[in-house]
This record gives sequence, structure tokens and C-alpha cells, in this order.
Amino acid sequence: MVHPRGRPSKGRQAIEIRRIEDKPRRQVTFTKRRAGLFRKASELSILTGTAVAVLVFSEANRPYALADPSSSLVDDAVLRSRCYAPAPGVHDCEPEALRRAADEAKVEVARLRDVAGRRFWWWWEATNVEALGEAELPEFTRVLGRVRAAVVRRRAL
Amino acid sequence: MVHPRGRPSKGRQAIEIRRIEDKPRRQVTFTKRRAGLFRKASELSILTGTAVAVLVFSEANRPYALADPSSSLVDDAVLRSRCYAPAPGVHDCEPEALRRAADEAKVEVARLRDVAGRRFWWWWEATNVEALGEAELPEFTRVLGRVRAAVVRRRAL
DNA sequence: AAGGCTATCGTTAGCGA
DNA sequence: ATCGCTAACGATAGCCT
Repeated sequence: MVHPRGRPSKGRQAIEIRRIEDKPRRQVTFTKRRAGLFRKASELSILTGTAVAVLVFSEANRPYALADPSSSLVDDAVLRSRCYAPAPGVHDCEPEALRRAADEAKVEVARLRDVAGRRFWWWWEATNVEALGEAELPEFTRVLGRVRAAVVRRRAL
Repeated sequence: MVHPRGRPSKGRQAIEIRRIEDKPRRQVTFTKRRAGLFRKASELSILTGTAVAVLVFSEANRPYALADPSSSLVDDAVLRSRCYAPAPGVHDCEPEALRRAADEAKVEVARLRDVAGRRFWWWWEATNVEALGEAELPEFTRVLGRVRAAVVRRRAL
């Protein structure tokens, strides 16, 4: 679609890296850049074979987390022990299987996705922040510890 | 500097998002993209006023972590309670003060930096991975929990 | 508010010092 | 290893639907 006068769009404009005061703009930027950050994290992990985790809290205090359960360095036993995406049905990325797994784990999951089009990532958006506070965040940090422990064990062999 | 024949450089070339088998190239990519990921995380936090944390383990199993103790949403008391960058001397980014703080905290810190040229970020690269395993990683995850708790408290007021 | 578009801006792969 | 450089590639701000 061509704009009536001249160019179809001004395209991207440079912005200062400081808090965006306009709330709608801030929200849109949060959504877009969070997706970009997750993609960058997944690419880093895939390209270099390393374990990467990202944790973001929105202004509404909703947690968004990304971790990689299928890094080539990570012990399979660790993957099976994590609670949010039970092993069967995870790596084939079937949306329905993932949804069922989330239901069984009694976790409210807004979406489960394939990131970067290649691997499944352990990723959640919880809709109920109060429930998360006491349960899921500690579990997330515990999983990070397990991932690292698996790396250490594998390297010790 | 102009290349003898033709262009000074081929410039960036597209690469597939899959493990880089050549080890030197993989290491360089790890360094460059990790820096990019950290910068993106800091920009997201500054632009949208949100709490962001990133954790990466290198192939050599060295942890690299980024968290933002000076997010506008984070309670000052939380900042003072974290162990890696005691409050005095942190926000003015004096390299020597930061170095002393790290020494006092008995943490091996390779570098302490200002990221994105604007704020101090709680950031470390530890040189002794074995020592980190049992002490610093749990502390890092505990700090994440505190950051979130502070956000919850502030929003409840 | 959530997607699609595009021009523009930002990132980085490959080289060389 | 790390740094600077550059062109090419990729991300995204502003618009529109």
C-alpha cells in the first residue's frame, strides 16, 4: 500500500535509549523488543552450543522466561526433570501436545512456541502472576541450577 | 584501509542458525553476540522500565550474568542487599570503587562495566567457575527473586 | 490491541593489524 | 586473544489496517 503523498512509510526512526513515556508506544516496544531479545538468545545458544536463560518482568509484573532445554550440552535427565514441558511431545512441537503437557503440569500457559523455527524452547507466559510468585519462579531458578550442574557433570567425564 | 583488489571488505555475510563447527569462529561469535544480547537486554529494560535478567554459560562453563539493579521499578533496599556491588560507589561507575567493592565481596570479578553508557548494571564475569558453582549462582537467582519481590511490593502500595 | 508493511537504523561476519 | 573496519544483513519505529 503506497501512501497518498510520497513514500509508503517513514520507516524506522532512531530513538534515544531512555524510558518511553507514552504508554501505548512503551507497550508495543516491550512486545517487539522482547521477541527480538528471545530470538537473539536462542540464536546465541544454537550458534555456540551454550546454555542461555532470559527472564523479563513486564510492567504488569508478568514474567516472561526463556531457557533452552535442548542445548547440545544439556543432560537429557535434566530435561525430563523440569516440570513445565514434560519430555514426550516436546521436541516435535505439536501445539496440542504442548498444551496438554502444560495442563497436566497445572501451569497456566498462554503460549508454547518454537523459537527461531528450529528447536523447542522451554518458554512460558503465565497469566496468573500471584500463583507464579511462590511456585514457578523458584522452579525456574532451580532449573537453571540443574542445567549448569549437568554441564559440569558432562565436562567432568 | 582499502583492500588491494576491489572492496575493502566483503561485509557481513548471512549465516545459517546452526552450531558453528569451527572453534575459533564459534568463540568470536560467542563474544560478539553475547555483548549484543546484553546490550539489547539493557535497552529493553531502560526503554520500558522493566526488570530484565540474562544468564549465559560459555562452552568453558564460565557464567556471564546481567541484571539491572537500578530499574526504576526496583526498591532501593533490594539493591543495597545484593552482595556483588555494594551501594556506595556503584552508581557513579568509578572503576576503582567498583573494583574495591568486588574485592570486599570476595568475588573474583574480571570486569565491571557500564552498559549502554547510561546506567550501572549488576554484571559479572567470574574467572573461577568451581568457586561460583556453590556460591554465586544461587546468590544470583536469589537476587532475581528479590528484584521481583520488590516489584510486587511497590505495586501493592 | 494485535499483525503487516517498509524505510531506516543497528548489528555483525569476515578480514586485517 | 582482541581490536577496528566495512558492507551486508537483520531488527524495528512509525504507520496503517
